[in-house]
Order: sequence, then C-alpha cells, then structure tokens
Amino acid sequence: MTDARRGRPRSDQADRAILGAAADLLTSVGYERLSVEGIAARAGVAKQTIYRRWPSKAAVVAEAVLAAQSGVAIAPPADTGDLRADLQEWALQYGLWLADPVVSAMIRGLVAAAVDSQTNATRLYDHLADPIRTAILSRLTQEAERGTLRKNADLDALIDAILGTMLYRVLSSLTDAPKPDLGGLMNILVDGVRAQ
Amino acid sequence: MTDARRGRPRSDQADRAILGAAADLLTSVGYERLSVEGIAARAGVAKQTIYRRWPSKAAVVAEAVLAAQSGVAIAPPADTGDLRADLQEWALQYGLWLADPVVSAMIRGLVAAAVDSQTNATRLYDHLADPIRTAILSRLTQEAERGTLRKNADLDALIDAILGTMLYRVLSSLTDAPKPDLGGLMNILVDGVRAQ
Amino acid sequence: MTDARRGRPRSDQADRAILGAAADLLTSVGYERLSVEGIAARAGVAKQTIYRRWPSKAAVVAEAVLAAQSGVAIAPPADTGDLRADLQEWALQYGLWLADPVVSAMIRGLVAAAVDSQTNATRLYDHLADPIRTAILSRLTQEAERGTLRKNADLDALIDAILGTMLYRVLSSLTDAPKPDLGGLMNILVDGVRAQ
Amino acid sequence: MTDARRGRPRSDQADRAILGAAADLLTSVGYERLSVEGIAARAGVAKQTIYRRWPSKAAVVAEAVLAAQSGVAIAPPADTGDLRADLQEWALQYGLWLADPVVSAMIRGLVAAAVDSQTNATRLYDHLADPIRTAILSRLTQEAERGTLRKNADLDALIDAILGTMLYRVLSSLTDAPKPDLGGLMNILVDGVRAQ
DNA sequence: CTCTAAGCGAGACGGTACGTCCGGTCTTCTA
DNA sequence: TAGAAGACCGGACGTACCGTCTCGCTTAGAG
Repeated sequence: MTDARRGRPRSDQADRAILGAAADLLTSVGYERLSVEGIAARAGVAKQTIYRRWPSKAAVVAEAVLAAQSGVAIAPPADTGDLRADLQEWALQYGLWLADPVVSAMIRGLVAAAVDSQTNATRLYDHLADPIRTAILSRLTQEAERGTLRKNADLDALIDAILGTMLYRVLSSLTDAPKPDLGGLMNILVDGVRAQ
Repeated sequence: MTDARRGRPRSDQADRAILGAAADLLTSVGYERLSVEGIAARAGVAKQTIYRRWPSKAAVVAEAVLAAQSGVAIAPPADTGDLRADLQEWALQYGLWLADPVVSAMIRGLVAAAVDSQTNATRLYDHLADPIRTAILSRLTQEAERGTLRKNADLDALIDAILGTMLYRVLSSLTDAPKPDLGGLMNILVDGVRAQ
Repeated sequence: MTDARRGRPRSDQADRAILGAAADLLTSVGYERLSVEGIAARAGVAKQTIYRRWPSKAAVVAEAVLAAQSGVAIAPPADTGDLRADLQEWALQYGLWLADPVVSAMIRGLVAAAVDSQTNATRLYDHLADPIRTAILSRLTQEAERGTLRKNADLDALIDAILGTMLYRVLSSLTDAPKPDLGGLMNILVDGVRAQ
Repeated sequence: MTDARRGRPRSDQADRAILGAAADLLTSVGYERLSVEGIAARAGVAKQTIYRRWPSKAAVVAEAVLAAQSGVAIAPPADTGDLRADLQEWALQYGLWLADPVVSAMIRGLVAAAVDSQTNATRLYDHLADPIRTAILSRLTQEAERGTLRKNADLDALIDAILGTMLYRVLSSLTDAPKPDLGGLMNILVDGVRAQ
C-alpha cells in the first residue's frame, strides 16, 4: 500500500453536472453541434474540469448516455409459458422506450461517439447491447430447457436480429422511412426457432 | 435568347478528385477528423469548389460513399428454387463485402453523417438500404408466388431484420464483440416464414 | 518575374482597426491586462487575422505604438545660435509630450514589449530612439562646426544621457518619485561640452 | 495573553527556494514566460505557499531581484580628491556589473514588473535607484563642500542622467545598438558642474 | 499531552486567454 | 462564369496559468 489520495478530491457534483448537461444538449442540439465548451457552460464548470475526466467529446457523450440509461433496468421478457406473447409484450414495451425522442437522440449520439472510437464502441456494446442480450437469452434458455425450441437453433443470431432491428429503428428515426416492426419480427423469429 | 449555361462549366474532374479524396480520408482518418479543408488540400481544389457543390461535410461524405459504392450492384439472391440456399449464398457474398475494412469505414462514416441530419439519413436509407430491400424482396416475391411462404408472413419485417443485422455488424466491427452471424440468421428467418 | 499575388489581399482596414484597438487598450488597461482576444473584439476582427500579421501580443503592441507615434515628427532643436536656449526649448516641448498620460502609457507598453524580445527591442530603439538621436545630433553638429564645442566632446554620450533621462522619466511616471528635470540636465550638459 | 503568532510558522526555507527559483527562471526564460506555477514547480513548493507571501507574479519577481541584488552593496565612489577619476572608476565597476547577463536579465524583469504597477515601480525606484542616488550624492556633497562645484549645479539632474543612462544601457542590452558610454558621460557631467 | 491554529505539498476548481484549426463566405487574379 | 488561392469573421479546440479552495499532514504555542 503506497500513497493515500493527495490533494483535493474530484467533485462528484461536477461529474453529475457535466453528464447532465451533456445529456440535455445531446437531446436538444444533436451530436454534431454539441461542444465541450457548451457542456462546460451549461454545467457551470470549467472546460479543464471536463478534460480532467474524459479525453474527448465522444467519451463524455458515451458516459453521459450510459449514465442516463443506467437507471433503466432491462428486464427479461416475462415467462407466461407463451414465448410468442412474452416476446411481443417485451417488444412493445421497449419499442415504446426507443420511440421516445430523448432516448433515440441519446442512442444516436452514442452511435456517433462510437463510430470512430474502438473504446467507445466497446462501451456501447458492453453497456447497452449486452444487458438486452442477457435479458432475452435468459428467457430463451428457459424455453430451451422445456424442449420447445429446435435443438440446433442459433439463439445468438436471433438476438442479434432483434438488437440490429432495434438499432436500425433508432437510426432511421430521423427519416420518413417506415419503421421496422418489432412485433412482426418476433413472429417470424419465434416461428423460426420453435420445435416443430 | 440566353438561357443556356454561360461561363466556364463545372469541371467533373474536380468532382471526381473531391469525392475520391473524401473517400480516401474517410478510410484513413475517420469521420470525426475529416475536414472540408483536408479534402480540398488532398484533392488539389479550392474550398469554394467544394461548397459550390455540397452544403456541408456530411453531404460530401454521403455522396462520396454512395459514389464509391455505386460500382457495386446489389444483385438479388439467385433463384435456384432453394430459398434457404439462395439467401445463404447471398449473405455470404455481402458478408464478405461488409467485412472489407474500407467498406465498413465508409458505411460507418455515412452513419455518422446521417446521425444528425434528416437529409443525409434519407439519402443513406434511400441509396444504400433500398436497393438491398428491393433485391431481397424480389426473390421473396418469387417464392411467395409459388406458395411456399406463409400467407401472412411479414416480409418487410424479415428484410428489416437482415438490414438491421448487417448494420449492426458494420457498426460493431471496431469492437472485439463476436460478429452477428448472417448465415444463422437466414436459417431462422427462412424457417420462420416458410409454409408448414 | 514570377507569380503575381494570388488570393484575396490583406485588408488594410483590418490593419488599422487592430492597431487602433491595441493602442486604445494599452492606454486604458495597460500592457499586462491587454489580450489579443481583447484587441480582436474591440477591432471587430477575428483573432486569426491578428496572428496572420504578428506573432505575439508584444509585436502587435510594438507596431501599434510606433504607428501611433509615427505622426509625431521629431523636430531637431531650433538653431537661434544659443545652444543652451535651443536645447531648453526642445526639452520643454518634448517634456510636455512625454508627460501626456497617453504617450507615456504607450511608451511603457513598448518597453514592456521590448523587455523580452530582441526583435521588439530593436524596433523600439530604431524607430523611437534613433529619430531623437538624429534630431539632436544635427543641432550639435551645426554647433560643432562653429567651433563652439570642445574638440573631444563625446556627443553620443551626451545624447544617450538625454534619451536615458527621458526614458527614466517615462518609466518612473507611475511613482511619486520626483521627475528627472530635463532643463537642469541640459544646463549641465551644455556646460560640459562647451568650448572654454 | 495570546498575541504571539500561533500555528506553524512560515518556513524561510520555502522563502529562499521561491526567490531562488524566480531568479533562475527570470534569467533563463524571461519575464513574459515566467509563471507562478513554474516557480512553484521549480522550488518544490505549493502555489498557495507563494500566494501566502506575495500577491502577484510581479511582486515575487520584484522581491527576487532585490534579494538577489541585496548582496551587492552600492558603494559610493571613492574620494581621492579627483572627482573625474573617482566617477570614472565607479562607472567602470558598475558598468561591468550591469553588463553581466544575469544582472541585466533581472533588471529587465524588474522593469517589466514595474511597468504596469505603481507598487512595484515604487519598490524598484526605492530599492534599486535610491541607493545609487545616495551613493553618488554623498561623493558629490563632499566635493561641493570643498567648493569645487558650481554654486547652482543641479546635482539631482546629474544623478538622474547617470541613472537614466544606466537604465537605458540595460534595456538596450538585447539589441545590437552601441551601448551608452558611462565613461564619456562622466566626463561631460564633471565638466558641466565643475567650478570654472 | 492534548487542543487549536497556522503552514505545508498536492491537486481540483471556475475562469480567462492562449495559439490553432476549421466552417462557411468573400475577394482577387487567371483561364 | 469556374477555379485556385487565400484572407475574412466566427466558434470551438485542447492547453496553460490565474488565484482560490479543499484534502491530509506537519509543526508549533496555549491550555
């Protein structure tokens, strides 16, 4: 054991103010027009206080989005015995969540932050995608143990299809394009893996 | 009568130099560190010459990516009569295309350009996603006419699952995360829509 | 003959605005609290426009002071035949000039700019001191030709004493210290070089 | 009774380290690029320890220069009975002192510190100029009492000429300009005040 | 021999300014 | 006209210091 913490400790009030300001601005002006200077101003914080913590705008945004989202627990689908209905219900719930402009603005921001950065991309997929993957997998595993799924069903591929479609929906939410339908997708997927 | 274009016509050599430089830089430094000034310098062109053609960096990038990709015709899956095999084959081919670092860098750039911009998002989805949608739909329609698909199968949802998974694969290509498997996905989807 | 000037030429309206703003601020807030940013703001000019022309705050200030002073011709002392009276008159006139708070603020600023910089120091001594040296020397030379000065009189030393005392007076103008008396000095100097 | 200082007393080792670091840095990087943070780092001292003692960089520099110079006693010119020779000798000695790059760097620093500050200007003139003034005046007074000077000679003006010339020499030491000659000056001044 | 009041190195804090980069726009000259 | 060149205003970048403010830790005199 070596040197105790020396000097004034970092203020976690500043942490909160920064992440909050970043999330607010991301929602209101979008990723491109978001600036570290703007975050500092809104948070009532010096720029250096931001740069002491994160190396770039992308990193701040990534953390801000994950922090904002960390309150939302990703619940696994219920288990009523009816896989199709359970997934439909789950899709409905998270489809509404994704449709919230604030949520989709934040996720689009996170994607922008991840597009150029290995580190942020990893954070994104570890912290946002993995909980969803785990949640759905737990429900599918229950089903598999009852023997109601095909033996060789590729559950990872199934989950990726769900995640990919959700991502696609969020990214295309700026366009007039018809939004991918999570309900219809679930129907196909369930039929595709159900034991015959 | 003087309605014909007067003065020096635009140089399409300049066009090509600009789009080529943009594509090169996008691949080599990524979207964030790409600048209009950098494109102009590499293309040996004045900034004004770029701004005469496109309103923003995002628009240049979008056009550059689409131009680079326009050589690649999105062929519909072959029709051997075996839908599963045909989609597997198609997935294999485009899976390899997406795995090319240059292609994925460009698509990630386009996503970055689209994240904040309704216009670029629309361009992206019209020019990249729609041809794929059309290609797959044409094969599925053939199949449907033979009556080998369920009556109520939601073909749009199926295609969105494919597009979403492809997008997810590209965006996660920076991470060490296991890549979504297009082959396994196709299996599930075919089973999910095939008439029983 | 090679390439004519290409591109948009520098705006000499900007030049004037910058130098004017610098002179104003130097007078009103002093050298230490003068900032390039402040000059830019007051001149209605972008910072880059200043940095295109001068490498540092010290260089801008040096140029501004010299420009402001360039209107003031340093006249040689009159030649009435009475060297003592002529130098007294000259000292009175320039003593009043130095006593002007604006003038002394500018000269103090120039000294501050010159203290660390060989380049600015040289500018200062070439453009401010040399004209004074030349002016006085021309009067002394007339006198020497009449044979009214000692043969071996060190006229350079005499002039340096005048310049040094003027400088000392300006730099000590912030203090309550009694101001060096140019009139008394002239008396001594004239007596010190007059043929006996 | 509780008027004695309580708590840990100030460390005069810190004092010495600070003033030494300031003097070193002033010599090596000049006044402009000198920073309190740099002094603290070089002295191995916390910034607060500096600010507890002095209110500003200029004040530290002023004290550092005066401390460094305090070892050098300003001796009055010797009295051999020959005023001219005595002043020449004195000028020679202090001319060499001023020619030392370390000394002139420090004095230039002090001038920079004094340019904007009434307080530091006063310190400068009280602590550097006054001892010189006193030293020379004492010699001149001896001479005056012997009746070898003119009755109405303005001794203050004479001394200001010496101080001004010395200052001018230091400030112009960065340039290639010929240095004012203290020896020649002394000749003129002596001739200018000597009883005829 | 504890209590309390400094002082100390360390380092974070809100700020201001730095010098640079780039975004779009605007001349100027040349083709 | 278009195009290369490059200056213009503006805004943000990431860094350096400013002077202040905790931290935990001495180091003293007072009780």
